[in-house]
Amino acid sequence: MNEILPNISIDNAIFGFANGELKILLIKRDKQPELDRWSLPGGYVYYNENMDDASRRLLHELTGISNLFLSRVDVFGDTDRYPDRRVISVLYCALVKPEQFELLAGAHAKKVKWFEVKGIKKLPFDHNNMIDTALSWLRDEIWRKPVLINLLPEKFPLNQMHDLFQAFLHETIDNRNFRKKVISQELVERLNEKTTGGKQRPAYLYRLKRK
Amino acid sequence: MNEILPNISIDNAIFGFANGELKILLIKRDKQPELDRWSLPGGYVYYNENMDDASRRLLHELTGISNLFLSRVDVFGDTDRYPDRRVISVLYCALVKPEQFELLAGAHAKKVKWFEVKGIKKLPFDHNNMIDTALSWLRDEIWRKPVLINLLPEKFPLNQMHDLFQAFLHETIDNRNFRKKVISQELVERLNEKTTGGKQRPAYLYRLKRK
DNA sequence: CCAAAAGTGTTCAGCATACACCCATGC
DNA sequence: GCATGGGTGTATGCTGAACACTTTTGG
Repeated sequence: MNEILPNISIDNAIFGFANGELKILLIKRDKQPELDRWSLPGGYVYYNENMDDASRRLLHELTGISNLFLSRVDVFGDTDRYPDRRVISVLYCALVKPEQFELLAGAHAKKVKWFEVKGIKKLPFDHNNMIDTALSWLRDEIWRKPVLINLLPEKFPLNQMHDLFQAFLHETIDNRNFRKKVISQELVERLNEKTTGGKQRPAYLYRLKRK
Repeated sequence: MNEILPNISIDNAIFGFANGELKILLIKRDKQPELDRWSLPGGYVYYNENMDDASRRLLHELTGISNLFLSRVDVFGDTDRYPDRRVISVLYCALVKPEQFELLAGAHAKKVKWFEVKGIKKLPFDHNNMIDTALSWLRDEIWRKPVLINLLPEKFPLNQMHDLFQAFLHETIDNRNFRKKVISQELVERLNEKTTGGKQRPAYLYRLKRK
């Protein structure tokens, strides 16, 4: 049977990051409640579907985005968080390059669009709270888990990763200490390849470990 | 309406600790599936009931225990974790004195009993995994949250807390460093009272901060 | 040989650990 | 006055932060 579970939902907080700007992906709802309002892309879980799979499927259905590294963040279970009936929601998040995906409003989404995170207005349900929670989770886990994996190519020089960290965390990080830290914590591993075609000294390429 | 949500459950991992022995509270199930097997006390959430309230109510109904400091640990959502139908479960845990409570097998529990954690056999569902998860969560959070609150009286001398930490973590902890740590991290606050009636020097009493 | 980015090592400070003695009371 | 548990301060090592110069390539 492929029914949905009526009391369990998934919400996805997908952050887009480019040129130091942090955006959040919202869809315009095509159904009640909160018809026509912008909200996080989410929905219900199928009976035979794991949470992780549901998160992935819903994101693809609603926005056209697929093949992401998504992380489970938390569960939101207040009795009044959803007006129509009791629904608890599991929150997932990811960090991506906005220009990398062609957005396609799918089933139950009239539109899909990136919004700047600062300046976000009140969203339906507890979605503002979810965005805050996901963002602080990301800033916290960035040193432990490969949450930047969607923002980097498979192989990259360490300085590219360094630039990303600094931009995302809004702070300058000493380059030597950065290298020592990500290597000693085994966030990355060095490959036996170097960049070519650059106009300067070639750099070793690294790869994120999925852990 | 006071129906249950059929696809969301709560499980409680209640650890009993006394004389250096760690026990886990199990009930003997009085219904299918897994009739007559020992498992964690858990059950379903009511439509209008918050997760925290549900955890508390179920624990009381099944075992007679009430008025505990319970913490949410994690969510278990695999499609095959429960045989009859799809159920995701939210895990709560607590640490108590086993002798403090009179165990009363209530609705849906034929018996309630403490079992030594080491030597626990295979339990139904993913309950072994839940016990492991809860235990490492506790050992991790013990320095940050008042998880020992159910094991201590409201006011206690620091050495009593020190003994508890050592026993629970199976390690000796320097007394001076212990005092410095729990005070600087604001886990406890000192009262203007001292023990009386002891046969030695009176000790200052402390209280856990709920944070 | 010059420009541009890559790569590397050492010093310093702050925090957690190790450790031993004096104190207050009851008997 | 002595036995019992209560209470405190200092020296040390380690980890994380600050900091500047040399290396390699392309043009």
